[in-house]
Amino acid sequence: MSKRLQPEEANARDRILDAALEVIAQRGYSAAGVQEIVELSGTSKGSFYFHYPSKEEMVMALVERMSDKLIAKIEGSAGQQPTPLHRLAASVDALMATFARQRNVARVLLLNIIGHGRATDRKFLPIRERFSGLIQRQLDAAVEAKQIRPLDTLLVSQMWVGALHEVIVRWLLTGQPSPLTSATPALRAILLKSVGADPPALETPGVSADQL
Amino acid sequence: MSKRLQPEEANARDRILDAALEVIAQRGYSAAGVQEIVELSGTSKGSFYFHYPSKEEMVMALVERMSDKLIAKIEGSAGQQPTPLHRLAASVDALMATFARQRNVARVLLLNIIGHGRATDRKFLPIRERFSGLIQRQLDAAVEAKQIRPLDTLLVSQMWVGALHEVIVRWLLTGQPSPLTSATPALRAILLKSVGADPPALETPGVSADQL
Amino acid sequence: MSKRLQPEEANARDRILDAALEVIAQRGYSAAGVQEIVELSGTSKGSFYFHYPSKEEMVMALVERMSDKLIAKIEGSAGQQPTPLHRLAASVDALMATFARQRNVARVLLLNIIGHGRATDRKFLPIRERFSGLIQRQLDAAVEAKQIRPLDTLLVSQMWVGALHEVIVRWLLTGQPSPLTSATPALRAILLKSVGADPPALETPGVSADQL
Amino acid sequence: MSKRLQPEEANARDRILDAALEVIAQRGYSAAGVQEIVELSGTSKGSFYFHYPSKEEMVMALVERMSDKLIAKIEGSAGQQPTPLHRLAASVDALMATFARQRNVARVLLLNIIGHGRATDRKFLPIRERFSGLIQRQLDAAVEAKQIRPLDTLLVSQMWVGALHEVIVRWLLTGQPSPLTSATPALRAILLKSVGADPPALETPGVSADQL
DNA sequence: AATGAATGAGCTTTCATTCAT
DNA sequence: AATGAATGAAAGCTCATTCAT
Repeated sequence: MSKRLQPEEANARDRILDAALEVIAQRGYSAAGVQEIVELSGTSKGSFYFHYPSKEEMVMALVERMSDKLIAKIEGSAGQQPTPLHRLAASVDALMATFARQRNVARVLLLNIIGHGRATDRKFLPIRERFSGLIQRQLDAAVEAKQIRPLDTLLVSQMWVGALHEVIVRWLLTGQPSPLTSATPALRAILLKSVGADPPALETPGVSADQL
Repeated sequence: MSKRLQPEEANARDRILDAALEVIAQRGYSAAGVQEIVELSGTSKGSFYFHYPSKEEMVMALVERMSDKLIAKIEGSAGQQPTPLHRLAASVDALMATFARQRNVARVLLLNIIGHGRATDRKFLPIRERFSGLIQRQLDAAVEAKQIRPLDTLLVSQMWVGALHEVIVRWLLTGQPSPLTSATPALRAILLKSVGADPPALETPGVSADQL
Repeated sequence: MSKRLQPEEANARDRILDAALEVIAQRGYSAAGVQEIVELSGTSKGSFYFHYPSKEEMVMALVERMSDKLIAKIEGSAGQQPTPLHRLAASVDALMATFARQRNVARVLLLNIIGHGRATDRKFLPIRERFSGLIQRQLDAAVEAKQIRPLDTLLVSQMWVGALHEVIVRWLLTGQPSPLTSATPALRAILLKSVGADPPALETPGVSADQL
Repeated sequence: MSKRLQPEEANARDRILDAALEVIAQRGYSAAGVQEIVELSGTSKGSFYFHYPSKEEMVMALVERMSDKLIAKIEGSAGQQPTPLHRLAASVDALMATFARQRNVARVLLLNIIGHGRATDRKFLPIRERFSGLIQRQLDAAVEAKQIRPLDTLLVSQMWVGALHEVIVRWLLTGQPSPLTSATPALRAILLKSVGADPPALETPGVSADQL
């Protein structure tokens, strides 16, 4: 009854995105050739351009698919938490855990889809904003719940995203820390401290910090 | 005695780097053609390949030139400060101020030289590390001077660099905040708070926070 | 009893030809894609290749359909005339009038189906010859009826077709003369003069030149 | 001292045009691939696009080169004639003679550069107009010199060009008449007759009709 | 030191045609 | 009869790099 099919059984649209993820992660956006993508996907150039109007549009679709899944995972994880601050901590943890499990997704989302000209960069800006927007809303809620003092949540959300981004990129490039998630507790503590939230304040009966 | 020459008087090596900075900032690394660079520089393809063995090596030289200048500016600014914590604050301020004044440098250094394949990315890793290394040494000094409590300075330095990176990238893409430096005081305060340093602790006679 | 159907009611074979006429008139033979033709026709690629073995054969069918209708119109118009010379004049008039009314037909027949390689050009030669053959037979009849002196009717028929062709092509490309048919009397007079037939010689009781 | 070089010695720009003439004559405009042209020319794709910005621009250059030479030949031949009517006759003769000698030029100029979409067709319109304009000016001069009665010289010049065009195209496709120039005297006579000029009126001492 | 014409592998994209349904 | 996803050869074009001058 499983919906998880063997690659050969999945439809061409998805097989192409799967292959593109792999190839772009290895070679980067520009150097990822349509030829290599269709070879890996077991389809053909004709099929590629039947399903996507251009390489660029196909990458947009790939990035959106990845973002959707990642956002869903984060929101799913945060949704089970009792307070805004717990939700922030859970979001950080979920993001780290997800990227740690999916190096290629991290590679493409954090490393390979920027720096390809002003126009392309601006196209991906909304995706950046989805993540920082999610953090910002949680920060706003924490302020409203008086868990933290009022502050520039737009700026802070960008800083958090940037801090997470950099730590993960270093891991991608150097393999350190190993595993990536070993850095999560310290990272989470520093981020919370930056908004004046003492990590102990998070403790609630039945939810230890490690579980976040 | 001025070192600032008219473009036509500067030597070919530098004119090529100047032109490359401009072109890469506009088009991105991959789309920046050697043809356009040599046209803007007033030299020729032959000259380009006489001075640099490849486009990639030339970009390395450009990035190194930019990094050297930026590091020098930061260290120069930090060197005048009395304590490690003052030096950290001054470093952040100098970095923000310098990128705010040189959009193209920010664009290339932060946006356009990553994501072009595993090999290329690893080549630029040392440059990333120069910046976080600088911050880390200042953090270590602050710990040693007991201005802040012991913490994982490697991780924190990466987080700081990432936070700065993201704020500046957003500014490059959206123009907000305007001017970029208007965000500096809040940014500096949040970063210091993340390591448990109260901004008031920085105040010293003759050096107001605004001057940092 | 009407034979004129709504496009959706006509059969697929004809709907494809109708669409092809439109698309080839706009884009030219080579640039007219099968995809666009089937989209406009409301059919499908499969249907296209069920009814026609190839794009080329389908264009042949289109050209033949158009030629048949045009020849029929010309012969119908000429058939009502009393003498060979009248029939020649009527043929010229009918041809001009028909193309004036059907720009797309003129475009495809005169402009878009030649110049696509030796083989293709030769395929369309018989269609060219249908028109000049029709003129030639009328010229031969005029010679036999002693309305004009003996001459190289093969050559003259080609020249007439070429002259008409060029005038119509110019009109297609420039819109001049406007309307096309405003040139018909002068054109007819010059053609007749070229074979030594004074236009006044055409006058017969009950048939004024204007009616031709 | 000859300027005529072996193909290998000529410069790349011209070698490309020479090869393009050959390939387009065989295959037609659309089917003539840049690959085949550069192979025949002994150059490379890079060289092709170094010298011409696109295939279309290169064909424009080819057509202009051919037109220039043809117009020069016609005007040179006509310039030696005593009267406008003689110049008209000489122009017709020169055009027929030139195309008879250069089948490929005829093929490309008369057969292969039209019918490739509205935009392209309009681009070549000025070239059509160079030839009919030349004829029209000679007809105007003949009217002014009272060698022929006033008439619509614009229309007549188009008709002449069309008549010549068609005769030559038929020869290209069928090989008839053989040689092409065997049709010249009759053709010339019919054209002159179409404007009311008796061929005998052309006779001048020392210039027989055959020499025209 | 410098020039710029030349190279050719590689790029993204198109398109007539096929075929399982 | 009809569908439309799939194919893959070929298209026009780009570009880092080379080299005779």
